[in-house]
Amino acid sequence: MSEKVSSRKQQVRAADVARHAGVSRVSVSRTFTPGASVSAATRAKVLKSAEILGYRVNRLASSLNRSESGIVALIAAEIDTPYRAAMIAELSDKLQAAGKVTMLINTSGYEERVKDALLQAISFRTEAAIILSGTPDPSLADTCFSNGMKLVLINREEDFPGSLQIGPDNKAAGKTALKALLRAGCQRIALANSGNATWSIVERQKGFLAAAEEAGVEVICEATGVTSYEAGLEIGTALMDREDRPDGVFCTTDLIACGVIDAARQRFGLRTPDDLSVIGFDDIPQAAWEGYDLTTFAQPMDRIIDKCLEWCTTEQPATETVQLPAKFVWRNSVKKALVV
Amino acid sequence: MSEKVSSRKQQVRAADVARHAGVSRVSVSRTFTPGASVSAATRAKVLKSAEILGYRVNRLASSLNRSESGIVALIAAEIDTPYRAAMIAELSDKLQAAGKVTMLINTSGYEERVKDALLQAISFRTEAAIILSGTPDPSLADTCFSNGMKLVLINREEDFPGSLQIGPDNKAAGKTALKALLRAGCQRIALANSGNATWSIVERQKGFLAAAEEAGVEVICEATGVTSYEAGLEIGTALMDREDRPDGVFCTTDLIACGVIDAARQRFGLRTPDDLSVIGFDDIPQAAWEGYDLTTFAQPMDRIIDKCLEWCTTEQPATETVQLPAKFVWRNSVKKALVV
DNA sequence: CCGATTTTTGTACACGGTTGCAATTGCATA
DNA sequence: TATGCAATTGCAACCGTGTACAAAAATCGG
Repeated sequence: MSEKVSSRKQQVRAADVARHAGVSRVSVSRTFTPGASVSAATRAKVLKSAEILGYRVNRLASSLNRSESGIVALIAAEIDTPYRAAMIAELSDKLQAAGKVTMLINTSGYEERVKDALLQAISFRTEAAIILSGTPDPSLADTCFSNGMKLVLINREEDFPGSLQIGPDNKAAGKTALKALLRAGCQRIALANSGNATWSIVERQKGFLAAAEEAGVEVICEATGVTSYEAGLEIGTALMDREDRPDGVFCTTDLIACGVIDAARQRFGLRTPDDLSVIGFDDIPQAAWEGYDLTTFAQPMDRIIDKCLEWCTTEQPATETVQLPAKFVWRNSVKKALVV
Repeated sequence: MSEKVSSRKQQVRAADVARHAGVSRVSVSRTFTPGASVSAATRAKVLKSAEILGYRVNRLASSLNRSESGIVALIAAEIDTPYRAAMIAELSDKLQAAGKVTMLINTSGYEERVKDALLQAISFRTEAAIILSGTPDPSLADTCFSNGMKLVLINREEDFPGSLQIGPDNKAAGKTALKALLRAGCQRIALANSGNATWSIVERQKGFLAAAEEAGVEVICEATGVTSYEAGLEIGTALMDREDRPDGVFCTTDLIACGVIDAARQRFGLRTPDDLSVIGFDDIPQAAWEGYDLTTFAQPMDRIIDKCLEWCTTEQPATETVQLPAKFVWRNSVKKALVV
């Protein structure tokens, strides 16, 4: 009565299968280990019993002495944002194809969470942690390494020896954007940026402004809020309200660009590209929607991910910083260049 | 020379900490086990050494004899779709808050992947699997249960004893949509649906059509493609091209609705709600964008997730089917009802 | 049919941690 | 100071699986 029922969850173990099949437990293990030596007869018996009992190798246990968990941590905030969601979709897909398993750690909210995320990844002996947003405490990186974990920072550059830092060439894209606006004949050029300056969008801004200075062009800068459509609306409204209303805007993000376009169209009756040329960045699905038809930069997502996986599966990868060119995607939010 | 260097990854173990702190390995374990009996002095020594060595409890190992992995699997396809991404963001956030860890399994692509996903979840002794898309083989459910795993199906109804099946009341929403269009004075009513009929959107369709029949209204049905903006464009174009061009459309998905609106606006010069009333479903962020301003149904996401977590953390939950009302979100894609 | 190989199987230990139990220590009380 | 009890500690066993090594069985050549 007072005897407590075992709270241990019932699990099917290799020993159960072995007993049922009349073989040793090791044979069960071998049956499920590729390349191990088992006779066809034994394997068949084991597979049959496993099927009947519903046995699956416990990878938590096997990870123990293999010291390869097969788990990769994806650390990201605002994962419901179009670009981020696409990145996670692609990453998880390719990871899976590579035989890895994705642990998703959401760090939206307080900044401290990036630290917790990494600690969690370490606890689960994740083979690698791919950080899409936020910057970890450098001291934590050592703990990662001392536990044999690899570290990838996407779209941010820090002083992180031992890690792979990869992303698009934001600066170059900023330059290209300015040139495109000039070539379109824009007279008053603006930059729409979000208020929370992450490394990548700051770089885009830097590239844009540097090119402007080089060309001797003044740039109207407007920045508020977090990177979002709503911020774009706000920024667009502010820009269109100006006396010297700009006729060409580079938005550091497609979401912002969509907001700017909508502000111009819905609130001021202005149309792209006739009244206003807009360039974005990320090439989110909405950029291709007919209501926006946004000229933008496509993140070299495939190449970033491929490089990521390759680096993560290298035995002892060296510190590396990689910048891949973003592809300029021409649509119709920028006035066609006049033929000279 | 020919001696192979141990390929075993270096990890910091409890034994290392114990040696460094001059205590037994058990004391280390107890230090990190809430409620275990350790003296303050020992705990302090252990914590200090752990800090220095960068030690973290190996949860793969501790899961073994605790038989609680703390991992929950999220099985979903098309996770870069706005609604799905939002769902995953919320779920992963709340799971984390509940002390659980999210394993994301992407099942985009071939259908068979749902099966593989579940098998993977079982392998990792996931405490629960939350299936957002696709339908698993019922026989697999037994294997899940026999390994002490819980099963949640979101937005799909199958004959799955032992699982929680939860989602919005799609049929009721369909009915509400029809009534709203009628009340707006629509004369020719259409239904825009995707070609790949998942349970939830079929239910919405059923509810809509049933209400139409009840009201004695004919409905133009148009369905193609997968659930996407592009399908919406196509459907919208087909609808607007008709002789009896509809003036009210219920789209089973916001993405489709956005496509329909854009087709009408960009390709036919028609405006919502003046020329066309449109109702969607999901309340994705884009529905609130000023270019769409879409009247739609908000998924009761928070309540779904809360129920999910509650059910998953119950010791022995009973089979349950829950339908929660979707909230009708009024915006401006439906003509205002005439005051009688 | 016999001995030499090769293949298959079983034993024992390891992986990193938790936990029941008994031994030890610390502390307060008589 | 001796005693009793509670708090701490350590030993040993266990979680479920993989693997080196040795033993056993199967295969092969002659």
